[in-house]
Amino acid sequence: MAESNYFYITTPIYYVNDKPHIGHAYTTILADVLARFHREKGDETFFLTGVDEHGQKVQQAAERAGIDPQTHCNKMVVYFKKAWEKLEITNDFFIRTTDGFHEKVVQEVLQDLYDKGKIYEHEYGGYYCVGCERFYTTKELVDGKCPQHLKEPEYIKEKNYFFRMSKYQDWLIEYIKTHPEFIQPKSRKNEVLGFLKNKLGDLCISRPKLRLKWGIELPFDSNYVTYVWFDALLNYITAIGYKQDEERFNKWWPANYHLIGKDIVTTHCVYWPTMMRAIGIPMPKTIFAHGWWMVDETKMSKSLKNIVKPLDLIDSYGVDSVRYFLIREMTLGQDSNFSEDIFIKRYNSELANDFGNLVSRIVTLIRKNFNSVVPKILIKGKEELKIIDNAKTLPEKVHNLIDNLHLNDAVETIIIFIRSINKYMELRQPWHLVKQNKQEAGTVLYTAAEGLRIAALLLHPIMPEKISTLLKAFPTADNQKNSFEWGTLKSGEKLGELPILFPRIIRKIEIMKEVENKGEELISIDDFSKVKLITAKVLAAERVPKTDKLLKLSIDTGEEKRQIVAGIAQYYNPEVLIGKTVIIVANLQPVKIRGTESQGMLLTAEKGENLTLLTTFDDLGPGSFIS
RNA sequence: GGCGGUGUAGCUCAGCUGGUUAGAGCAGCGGAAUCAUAAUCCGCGUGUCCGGGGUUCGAGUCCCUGCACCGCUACCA
Repeated sequence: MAESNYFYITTPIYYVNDKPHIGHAYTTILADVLARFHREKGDETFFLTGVDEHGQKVQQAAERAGIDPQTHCNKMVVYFKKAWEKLEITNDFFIRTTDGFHEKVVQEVLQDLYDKGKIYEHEYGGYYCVGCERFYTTKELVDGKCPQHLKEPEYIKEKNYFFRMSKYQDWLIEYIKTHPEFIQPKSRKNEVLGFLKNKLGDLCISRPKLRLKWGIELPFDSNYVTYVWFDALLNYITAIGYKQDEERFNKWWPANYHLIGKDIVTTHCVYWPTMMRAIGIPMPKTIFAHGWWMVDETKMSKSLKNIVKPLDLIDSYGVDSVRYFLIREMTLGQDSNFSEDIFIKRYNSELANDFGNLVSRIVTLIRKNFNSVVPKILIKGKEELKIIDNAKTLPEKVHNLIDNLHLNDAVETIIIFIRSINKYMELRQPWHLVKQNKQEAGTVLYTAAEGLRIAALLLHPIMPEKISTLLKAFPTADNQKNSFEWGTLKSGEKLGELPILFPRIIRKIEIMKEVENKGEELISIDDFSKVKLITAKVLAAERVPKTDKLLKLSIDTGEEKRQIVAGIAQYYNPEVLIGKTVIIVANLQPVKIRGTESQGMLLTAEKGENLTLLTTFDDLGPGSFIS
């Protein structure tokens, strides 16, 4: 597929009344990742985001706050700008619908369409419910009342301006059908086509100032402002110079992607295309609607309370890992689940274990054995060639996936390659090899490091901060910092220092938390009697191999011999325990601890760093009951 | 109600135009290893591929039907 040299991508402009939540953050990060990919590929890129500032809700919120709407917007817009800064968003412009140039162009477009008869005025009467701020048809009313508020609506006669949207219905259906990439994913395309099976009406694009003042005034009737969506959608072209700078406009338009959430499909796939058609500009290449993040099985929404604030996530886990998770976890177009649990699993297994740990082992081996100097690659064996081959084809594979918006697959492809380097290390064992054949060990480490560099570079658009840190440590020629060419890593030069990039997230022990939360709880004698405590004699004791804390005890309970694993190796040498009487929980469910079955639990007393085993005052022999 | 979609291992999902013993990651179990963030590597899955019919030499993959869930839209064709 031939790529254009220009890449223009947009997010919706967010309604300024909301505070940024994961929904906004996701779309914006997605756009950012795509924009960065294209920039790094060499495409000239323009990435637009911004806010929608007009409309009823803003007006009302300002009234409540006792300030004018513009001041209110100025205050609110900061939340978005700050959030995007924190999320490392690299938008090229941030549009506000109150920007002077935008308002001016919107008015010009309105005038233009009006002059050409594509906007007409029409007076009609209707039942208007003040609560809903909308008209109802008689059919929609229940017993003559608004079904929402159960109040009788007012009948008002009103003149309004309409955009002849209906005229474009057949054209739009045809266009969507002949341009399969126009609306994606396919399911949304079907949805729109389904919507278009119904007769499309004309779109009311005016609001009388009596009801709404905060908007862009109609140039041909100062008693009205324009409908927010008509105003908002035009941001995609006003921001790149439409009717201001034709050259700039033509450079970027048509857009490659309008990214949207699935909640605004109709406005973007029906209203906007018909508007563009009427205005006489070509259609954007693709309008892509992504799904929702579900939190605990509930839809994320502005009106619900279960909002995971992106800024909170970042504070706990870092921007880059959150960006990684969002891109990695969601199959674009579908809904995905979010929870801290899922996040931690993904983070630990892919970022900490697979990727971060690989970085550590390579860097440490080069530091210890080659004094941090990147070794030379000498004789390439079969295994080396495999890695090199894969490293060479990886960038193209990944770029293709990204061009098709298969971002999660793209990331997975990179991770699979990273895993293959771990396998390669295991196979070639440079930590042994270095003792017998240092040059060969060098070859292995170079191969691993260079493969890692290429993989990391591909992840840069997703995790700009961490990957930059990583890449800075890898010596390359200055003009080749971003090269996917195999061999860019310079032998003979020093590797920089690297911190642990993705420290493993250690989970709090849930049980401990539960106990803390419960506080002091009184139990009955029955509860206590459920625990069968008996004395036992230690017959043998030994350390569990390869552990620091565990002892394996063989004990006599009077009736039988049992094996118990206890975490007391730091307090007792095994020998001293033999022959001692201990107290055990005898009816505990057996568990395997480090592969060794434990059939009970020793009682100990613990204070600070000290620990002592419990025993009996007099010895009654093993198997005595404790109550 | 109409239109569209989904239903595959404990969990999240992949399986293109029908074709060898249905796959991946995570979790779990066993082992190897110790360069590394107790990370890594190897091995281990008898799953009614939602149910029921059918087409076919052959169906998770096509057709019909039933059920469950989701999305859009709506009581109008």
